[in-house]
Amino acid sequence: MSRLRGARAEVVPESVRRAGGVPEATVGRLPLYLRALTPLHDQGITNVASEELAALAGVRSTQLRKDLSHLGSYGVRGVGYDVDLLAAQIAQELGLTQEWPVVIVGLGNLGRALASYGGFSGRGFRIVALVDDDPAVVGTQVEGLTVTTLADLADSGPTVAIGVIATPAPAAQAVADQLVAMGIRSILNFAPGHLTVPDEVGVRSVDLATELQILAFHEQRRLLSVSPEDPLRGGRDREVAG
Amino acid sequence: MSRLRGARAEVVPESVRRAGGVPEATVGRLPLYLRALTPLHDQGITNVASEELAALAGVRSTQLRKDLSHLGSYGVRGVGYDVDLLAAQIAQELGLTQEWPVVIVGLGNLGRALASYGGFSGRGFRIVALVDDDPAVVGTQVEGLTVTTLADLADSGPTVAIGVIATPAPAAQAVADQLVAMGIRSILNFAPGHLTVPDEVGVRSVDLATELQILAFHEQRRLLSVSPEDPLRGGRDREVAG
DNA sequence: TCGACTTTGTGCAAGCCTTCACAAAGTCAT
DNA sequence: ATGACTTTGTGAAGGCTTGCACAAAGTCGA
Repeated sequence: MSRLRGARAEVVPESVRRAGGVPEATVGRLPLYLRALTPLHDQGITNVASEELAALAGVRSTQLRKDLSHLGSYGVRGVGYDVDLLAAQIAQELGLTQEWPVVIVGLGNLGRALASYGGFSGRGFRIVALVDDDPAVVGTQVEGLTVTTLADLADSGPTVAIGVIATPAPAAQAVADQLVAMGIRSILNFAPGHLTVPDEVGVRSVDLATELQILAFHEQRRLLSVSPEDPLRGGRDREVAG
Repeated sequence: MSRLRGARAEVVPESVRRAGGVPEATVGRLPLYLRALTPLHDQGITNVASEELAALAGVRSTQLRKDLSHLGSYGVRGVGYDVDLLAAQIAQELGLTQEWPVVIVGLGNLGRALASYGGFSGRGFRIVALVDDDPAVVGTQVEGLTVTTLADLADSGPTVAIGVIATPAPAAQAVADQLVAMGIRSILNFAPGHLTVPDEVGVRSVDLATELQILAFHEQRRLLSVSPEDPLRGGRDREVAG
């Protein structure tokens, strides 16, 4: 719009070429950057260099810069990035300028822990409904909200954009189906197992056992390469560098 | 070993060429396959084709076969995979033939939820210690274990291979440092923020806000491409395919 | 035994992601 | 103003991951 300048044939910059905009791998890191920026803002720091911010986020500075370049040019060469401006740009890209209404389904230990987790508000999300199918739980107050059934939520509850599934594994698929039928198209699943949903629905799954098993693989690999015969030895009596 | 056959110059198969063995992306999916195999085993099903197992795990069959090929040749052409044998091979690759001792640090809502989560035992992990720094909590019984301090654990506790951090964010780095000093080299971190650890320590981080923000990005993208003016409209009154 | 059929295992090509190297564009002291 | 210095933004190279196409290797009925 205000960009055409000179008649020279100009190559379309990489930041614009990609149809959907931002590569998936970058999207996965934007929240890390935002998280790293918040404490800087709170400390009153107004400017940060890519090298420094990258260290805080746990990535390399070139990767940070490449990622940010997909959002546009918000840095100043020789200076760095304006903390507040950059945070605002990332928040906008992630769609956090509004608050997304969230429902948590399944109020076992995990569901309750999520309900009382403080990291929602102020980060772009608000829990607006809690759901369980246990008649002993429905109707009770949890964290200031009255627990309802899924049917009630669909029928007369508030509009919800994101569903969090914290039910036992056997119930997860049925819950997902009902959430989708309600029009919800973003699901965060804490139940182990794969959810089948229509293409237009986004699902992210977090499974404790999976994470531990990936850790175990690397742990075993490390131990096998040293002392194949007794992989569990070496707790607190092992020498540690660093 | 029993493979040399004929004098023809033979290309080293891909499954052997890679030094460390299994590619990282494959390691991340092996737990999914194992998880999909368990119900089959429980149902008494003894054989499964890659197409079917892939559907259960939520991946493509060619990817499943490529992944499994890194473990060796455990399928039978024209038939499929023996459920029990394959499960055993994956479990061995992931290091799940033994039980890894786990400590949970931080017994807030999340820590307690994790402590009471059933998905540990029988999947290769056992919680052997619970740690908190609140004097009101230390010494109490939680899930059959007496809560201790980190210092006590290092001093006189059981050997631990994997540490799970479920503390508030400000405490996480200090806890990680102490776990590392104890010799723990695998950490699963639920606190938001990046942990700095020595190279030989493996860290995986799970952050609720990050996951939700990634979902929000895609949700926003979907909504913007349809009705840019009012992104939150369309809950239960939206027409849904599928 | 043979031929039709099924399903695995894998070389290869295409695409995505990361890293490198460096030009571009700013600040700052003089 | 100018030159030294800092730091961003990005083309291009390299590596990793995925998906395709198909040969290899088995089953099964006749």
